[in-house]
Amino acid sequence: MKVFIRVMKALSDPNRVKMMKMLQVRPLCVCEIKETLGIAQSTASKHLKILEDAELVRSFKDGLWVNYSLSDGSGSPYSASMIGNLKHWLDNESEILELNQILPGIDRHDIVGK
Amino acid sequence: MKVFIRVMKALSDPNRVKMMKMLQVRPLCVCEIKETLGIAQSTASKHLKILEDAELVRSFKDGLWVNYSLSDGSGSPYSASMIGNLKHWLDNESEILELNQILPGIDRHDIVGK
DNA sequence: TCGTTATATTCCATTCTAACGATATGATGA
DNA sequence: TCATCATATCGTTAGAATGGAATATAACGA
Repeated sequence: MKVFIRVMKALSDPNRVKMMKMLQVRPLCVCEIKETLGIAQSTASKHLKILEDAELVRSFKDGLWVNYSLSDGSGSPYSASMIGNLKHWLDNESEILELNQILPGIDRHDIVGK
Repeated sequence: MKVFIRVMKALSDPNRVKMMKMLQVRPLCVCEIKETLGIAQSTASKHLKILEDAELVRSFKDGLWVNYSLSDGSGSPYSASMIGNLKHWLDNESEILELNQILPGIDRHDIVGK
């Protein structure tokens, strides 16, 4: 039950759902995610930790950057199912369409400040 | 997005998930649910409203009683999917097994006072 | 109409969540 | 070794969620 609740809670926040949809496009570092969503770096990092604890995303380091990508779903049937469903859910929502417009213009090398 | 979040939030609470699993067995009134879960009547009523707002359950009156049952899923693809998945999820969790033991002995006519 | 019963709603206290800024950690390159 | 950059963690605060007791509402029967 705890595992299921953890997945549901992870997907109960708009910013985290947006992150899942962004990661369907391509793996992203924290700074690209915070930039696209317009949130603080610490906020982005914490959200990603919650998604990772729910086994919805995974991360691997690349030098200074930490790349996040969708999990392969091996963590739990709940995460696997939600990862799969989210691939065809929400695509026509204005908030997601907007992300998909911003995302191509986002590049980690162009991100200025902290 | 709002609809999706509403469904996820509704399923982010253990008591509400337990209610969903109980309603897989049979329709139940509020008093049977509060009795099985050992929670206050107002708490049960409130949780059921949240599930109903997410279109995961529906209710119909039968005299003084209000019977709650699983929704048919026509509300949204998210509720439909989760209702379907929950039918085969969590069955082996101790918390759910326990419910299934208590539930057959619960009868609205035997429930004493508030 | 009045009392009873089941449910919904309100009120309040407590706990959880999300946000940001500030700071700590860890890796890179000079 | 030191400065820098990306990320993680900590501290704090405002708002949301949860729970129960008390009260309001609605339906039934006498």
